[in-house]
Amino acid sequence: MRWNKLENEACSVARTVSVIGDRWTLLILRDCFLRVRRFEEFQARLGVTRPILASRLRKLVKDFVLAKVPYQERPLRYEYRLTQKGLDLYPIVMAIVHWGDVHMAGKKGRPLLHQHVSCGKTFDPVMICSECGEPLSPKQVHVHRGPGAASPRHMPADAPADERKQRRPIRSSRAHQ
Amino acid sequence: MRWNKLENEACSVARTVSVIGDRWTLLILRDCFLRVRRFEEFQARLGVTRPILASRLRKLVKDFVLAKVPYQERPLRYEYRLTQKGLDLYPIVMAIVHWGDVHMAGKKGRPLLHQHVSCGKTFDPVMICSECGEPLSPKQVHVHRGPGAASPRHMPADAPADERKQRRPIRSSRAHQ
DNA sequence: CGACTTGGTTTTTTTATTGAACCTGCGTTA
DNA sequence: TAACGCAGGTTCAATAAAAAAACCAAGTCG
Repeated sequence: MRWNKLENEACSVARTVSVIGDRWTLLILRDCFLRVRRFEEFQARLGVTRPILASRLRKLVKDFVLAKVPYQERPLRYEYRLTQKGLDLYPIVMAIVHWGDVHMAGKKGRPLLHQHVSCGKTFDPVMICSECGEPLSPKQVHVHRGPGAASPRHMPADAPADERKQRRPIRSSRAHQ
Repeated sequence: MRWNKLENEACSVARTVSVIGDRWTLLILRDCFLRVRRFEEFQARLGVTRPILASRLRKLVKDFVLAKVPYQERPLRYEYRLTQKGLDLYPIVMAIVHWGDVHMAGKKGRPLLHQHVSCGKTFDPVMICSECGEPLSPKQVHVHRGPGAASPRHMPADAPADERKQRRPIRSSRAHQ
């Protein structure tokens, strides 16, 4: 499958991945949230090659995640700033940071601490249900077809699990653990 | 920079990206949360080539995100199941889904709806501060060096924005170094 | 004038991905 | 018993993408 077909899939993960699903892009966005804005600064901090950086920034601008705004004239120079669409990626970045803090931190602990200005405390991000406020766990969530789902007969990539065909029963001695 | 160096960076984003920062990997994980578990089923749903699928599954198992468990003997066959470490990726996946729902949905609306079993309602995921419960916004968060930060003189990739050198005011032609 | 800065592009080499075919162990059917 | 099918891969040639290094251009500085 080609990547330009991804954004046409009837799946929000596929569509999002078509925009940010690239290693360098995610690292660029991390730096954006740390107030990095200029080509040379991205390049120095990330250690990415210049052609790749240029191509990723170009794509993020095309997708309206970053905006290229002039910060001086003569010589005319631009910096890259998060748009609202880009700022909305914050939960994704924070979720990634938090998973890394929990599962990938070295013995010395996490590299960064996050302080919530409103309450003053060092915090972790927690994902909750918008309706009842309880923290989310995968087993507490059921998935249903939405209005933008692909047509049912195709068994599309984002069809809910409970509409797919029955799995063969487990016959192993070491089944379900 | 090579990807095997990423996991050694003093940055939780870089470390997480070294595990899941690949387009196919993210789509595989999406399907894992939809209860897909077998090679053939991943392959049919994703349209990924078999060598890539095999290499990604192998890496996810190596990183303890998935576990390869037998579901039958004679012939011995395995399926791939999320470990706890893998289940903990749920907020990342949900954040990705939600951004796609908001910013990439077509006219017909979102492809999938999520129902919270505990409260019964269709919901959106919301990321809040673990300490005060308020929704997070990037401007309400300050970043500080944690115990696992790299040494300060190197100006590491995850040094907090407010410890880096002051940006030069607009209209200057020679930026800081 | 000549050097330097920012923000790139070009070119060559190396690496990763695709697409198609093939392999293995075992069970099933004729 | 042979032939076929299935799940879960591996192998191989062709193609695409990324890395590394050099180059370019507009403009300013000394």
